Amino acid sequence: MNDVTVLIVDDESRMRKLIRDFLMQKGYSILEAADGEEALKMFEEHQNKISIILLDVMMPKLDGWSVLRQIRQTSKVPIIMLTARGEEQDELFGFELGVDEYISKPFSPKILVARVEAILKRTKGDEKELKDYGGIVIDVEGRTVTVDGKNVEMSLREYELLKYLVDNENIALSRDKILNNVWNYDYYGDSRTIDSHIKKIRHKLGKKGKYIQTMRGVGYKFEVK
Amino acid sequence: MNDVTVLIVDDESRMRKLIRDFLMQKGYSILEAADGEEALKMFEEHQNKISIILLDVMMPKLDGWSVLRQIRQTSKVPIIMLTARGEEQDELFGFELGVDEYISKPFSPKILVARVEAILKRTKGDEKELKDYGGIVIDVEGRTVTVDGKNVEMSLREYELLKYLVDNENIALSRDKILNNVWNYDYYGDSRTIDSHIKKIRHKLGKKGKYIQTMRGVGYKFEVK
DNA sequence: TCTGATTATGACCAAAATATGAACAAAAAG
DNA sequence: CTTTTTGTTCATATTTTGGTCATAATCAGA
Repeated sequence: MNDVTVLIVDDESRMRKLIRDFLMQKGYSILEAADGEEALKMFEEHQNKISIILLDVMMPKLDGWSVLRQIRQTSKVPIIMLTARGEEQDELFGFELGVDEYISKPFSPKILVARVEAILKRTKGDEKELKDYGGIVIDVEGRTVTVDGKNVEMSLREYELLKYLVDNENIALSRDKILNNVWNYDYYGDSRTIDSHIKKIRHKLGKKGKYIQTMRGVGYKFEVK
Repeated sequence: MNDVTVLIVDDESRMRKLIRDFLMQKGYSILEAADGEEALKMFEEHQNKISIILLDVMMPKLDGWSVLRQIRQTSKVPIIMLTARGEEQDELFGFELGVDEYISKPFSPKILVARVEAILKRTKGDEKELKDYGGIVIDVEGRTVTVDGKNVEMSLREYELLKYLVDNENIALSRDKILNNVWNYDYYGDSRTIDSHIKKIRHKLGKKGKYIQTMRGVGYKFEVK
């Protein structure tokens, strides 16, 4: 429930303002982009905190479909497309690409808010309070980790790194990806920093530290086995 | 994973038939109910196999909203409401109650199918992408290889070389091509290097190592046979 | 069958990547 | 301001690897 960020992508500043005002009133944080390119840049930078994207279809430089496609290559973030009164053609096109919802302009702000909330509820719904990875239990809300029932203290970085790994269970993550997602995208530190944290986490996880596998030449992977 | 059952609730048999025909054509199983009461009965009986519900709003006996409310007390099954061209009032009302989607009558069957599939995709957990080459299974995300179900450890080069070979299944690859694609362009090493890695891979693949064929004077080819 | 060319194989080692411990710096807490 | 915790860097140890080389096996053509 806390701090939901919405990325609004529309070339008309009037439209952005309208949406922004309503959503801010509802307590959401807002990011804005005025065209497709900006949107992609925005998304890369703030990927971790963006909960949902409102995406206009008609834009200069890079249209909504292109943006959608690009984002879908790496992310499943909910996306609502803002369209002129829809042609069926477009809708079909979009659903295949992974559009979550359509809203036709002009729309009432209430509808907008309702749909945003419905989608957020839906997406949030399927992540339970507690996630159990073979005995490593993470309470996302409480930001706590227990291993075989025993509480384990994790520092901020350790928690975030572990979280990132388990969120991508069974997926080999490159060092780059890890840096970009757990650290700031512009972090230029020592490449041994990750190792160092991995070491600490493994140690804290005890036996289950081996769930974090090193993928030589690539990075790390979390896998329960 | 397959065998998705859709419950269609509408009092007009003509409408049910229309929807049924389209969805069956797409391979879905269908259950039908002609009014709200029947719908609830149906749902109770078949709750475990129903993946999604298409629910008409206007019905005799018990209308769609009532059905929705009742079902939501015990279940989160995705529900698409079928409405007459919508008044905003209704939509808002429904989102609060947990409607996943609206479709306004009249609608095209294509839109219907697209939305059903979109929702199912969303609810269903993502299955990972596995490629199977005659018992050699490659999980690209996890960067793992299994042979006849048994995990096989591959080093970076081995994995990349194997991947390159299977990506070009049935195509004879020259040593040059292999070097340029798996190694860096400017690699000027021993020409025996490839052989050496091929050997290791074949060994790790066991019997199935013979899928990697030697093309004398040319290079290698991966072929399942 | 013989022969030169090509590929397979096993052993070896240097280079590369990672693990680790300790020291240091920076931030947060008191 | 001092203490404590956290994050990063660095030097060193350890592990894995990729590549080389020598030798054996295989192949294709004469």
